[in-house]
Amino acid sequence: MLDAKLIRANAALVEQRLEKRNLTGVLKPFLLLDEERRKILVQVEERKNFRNNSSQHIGKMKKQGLNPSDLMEEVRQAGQQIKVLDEELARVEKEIEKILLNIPNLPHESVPLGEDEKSNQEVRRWGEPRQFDFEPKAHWDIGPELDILDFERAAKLSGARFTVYKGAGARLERAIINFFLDIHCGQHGYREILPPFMVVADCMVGTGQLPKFAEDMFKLEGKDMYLIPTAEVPLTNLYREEILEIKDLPLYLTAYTPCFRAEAGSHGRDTRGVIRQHQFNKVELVKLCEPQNSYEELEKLTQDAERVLQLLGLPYRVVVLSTGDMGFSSAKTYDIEVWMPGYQDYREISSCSNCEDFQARRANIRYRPDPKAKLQYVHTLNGSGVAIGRTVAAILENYQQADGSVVIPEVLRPYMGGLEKINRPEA
RNA sequence: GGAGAGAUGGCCGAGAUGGCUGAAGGCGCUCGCCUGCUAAGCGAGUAGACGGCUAAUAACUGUCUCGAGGGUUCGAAUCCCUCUCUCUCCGCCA
Repeated sequence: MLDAKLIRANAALVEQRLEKRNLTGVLKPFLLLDEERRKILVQVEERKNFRNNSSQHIGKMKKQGLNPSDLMEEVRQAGQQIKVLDEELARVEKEIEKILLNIPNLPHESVPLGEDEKSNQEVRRWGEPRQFDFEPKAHWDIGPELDILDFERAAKLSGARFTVYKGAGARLERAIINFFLDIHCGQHGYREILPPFMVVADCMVGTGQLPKFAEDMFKLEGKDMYLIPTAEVPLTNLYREEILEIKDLPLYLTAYTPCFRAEAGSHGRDTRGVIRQHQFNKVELVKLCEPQNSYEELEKLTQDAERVLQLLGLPYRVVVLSTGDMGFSSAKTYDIEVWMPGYQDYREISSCSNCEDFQARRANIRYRPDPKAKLQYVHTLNGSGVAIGRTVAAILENYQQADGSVVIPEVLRPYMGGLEKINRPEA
C-alpha cells in the first residue's frame, strides 16, 4: 500500500512513477475521495467535540442540582448528526482503502522501463551450459523413464498440474530441501521457521495477494482462510501488527513449505513437467530490515539464493525485471534463471524482491529507529532460495547421461544416503 | 465438542454503584543530577492513528483507540448483545 500522505503531497510525481508500470489515471479517484473524507472528518469531529464538552457539562449541572434537559436534547440531536456523518465517513474510507489496496508498489529508479519481460535486463551469468554429445532430454521424459516422477498417476489423484515423486525422486526432493535449509541457516544466517500452510485473509492482504489476486489462490471452503501460495506470506506476516525492536533487525527468516497456486490464466503454459504446478515445494528467504539497508540486503539475499545453485553446479543468469514484469508488491526484483538443457533456455527458479515499506504498511510492521524517534515501517524482502521442484528438473536435465541415468550432484549425496547416480530400472 | 475464567499502554497490573482515567501503581526505557568505580539513590519524561492550524516531520489544538464489531445513554474501559483469541477442567484425537 502506498502512503496516502505521499500521494496527496506529491500526486504528480507518484502518478509519473505509476505510469512506468503502465498505469494511468489511478490517482484521480483517490484524490477526490480523500478531499471528501477530510471535509466530513472536520464536520464530525466538531460535533463530537461539542458532545464531549456538553456531556461533561451535563454531569456537573446534575451534581449542582440544575436541570440539564435542554442541553441533553441538543446533544441528542448532535448524536443523530454524528451517526449520519460517521456512516458517510465509513463509506468514503472504505472506498479509499479499496483504491489504495489495488495500487501496486512504485518501481525503484534503477528498474529498467518496459512493458513486459522483453525489457528485463541480464545482470550476470554464472557457469557454462554443458555441451552434450547426445541429444539432451527434457525432465518430463527423464523422470518417468527413471520411474521417479509420475505425472499420469498424479493426474488420477489430483488432476492436471500435479506430480507424484517416487523412490529416489522423492528422496531427491527431500534432500534438496534439507540441503538448502542447512546452507541458509548454517552459512547465511537465516533462522528456520516451520509455519502453517494455511493462513487467514488478513495475511494475504498484508503481503499483497489480496484483494486483487484472489483467483490465483486456493481458498478453504466456508472459511476465511487460504492455502499459502509462498512461504513469503506466513514469514512476513509473522510480525504483522507488531513493533519490532531495533536490536532484532535485520531479521533473516527461511522456511520450507509447499506452495499452492491456482494458476488461473496460465492454461496451456508449461503443461509438461514440474515447472508450473498447483502444488510445489520451495525454500523461501525473507528479510525485515531498516529502510536504509534494504537495497544492500536485496543484493545479499539474491546472492544467498545464487549460492545454492553454484554449490549444485547449475548454470544460471540473474536478470532485473522491467517495470512491466514486476510483481504487485515489489519495488525491484531480480529473477534467477537456471539453465535447462531440455528447453535450451534459462528458466526462472528464484525471484528476489525488495518490497520496501509496501507490505509493512499493509501489514503494519514497524520499528523505532531510536528511543526518541517516531515509529517507522520496516522494509520487507523475499526471495526463493530456491524452488525445489524446478531444482529437481534442472538437476535431471543438466546431470543426465547418455545411458539415461542421472548423476547426483556431490553436495547432495550425503543427503541421499551416499547415492551417486539414479539409474534406469532394469527393463 | 461440553463447562468455566479471562482479554487494559513496551511489559506487569489497578480501575464497587457509568461522568474530572488515555487510563493509578510498578517494571523497563530516555534525559539530567548525585556517587572516586560498580551497585544503589534523586528529579523529569515516556502510546499510536487520523485531522485542523502552519513553511514545518516545530508549537498549539481536535477526534478516535482499554481484544473486534454492534447496542443502551446526554455521556461507557466500566451496562447489554455477537464474534475472535487465550487459559483451566472434561471428552475426542495424530
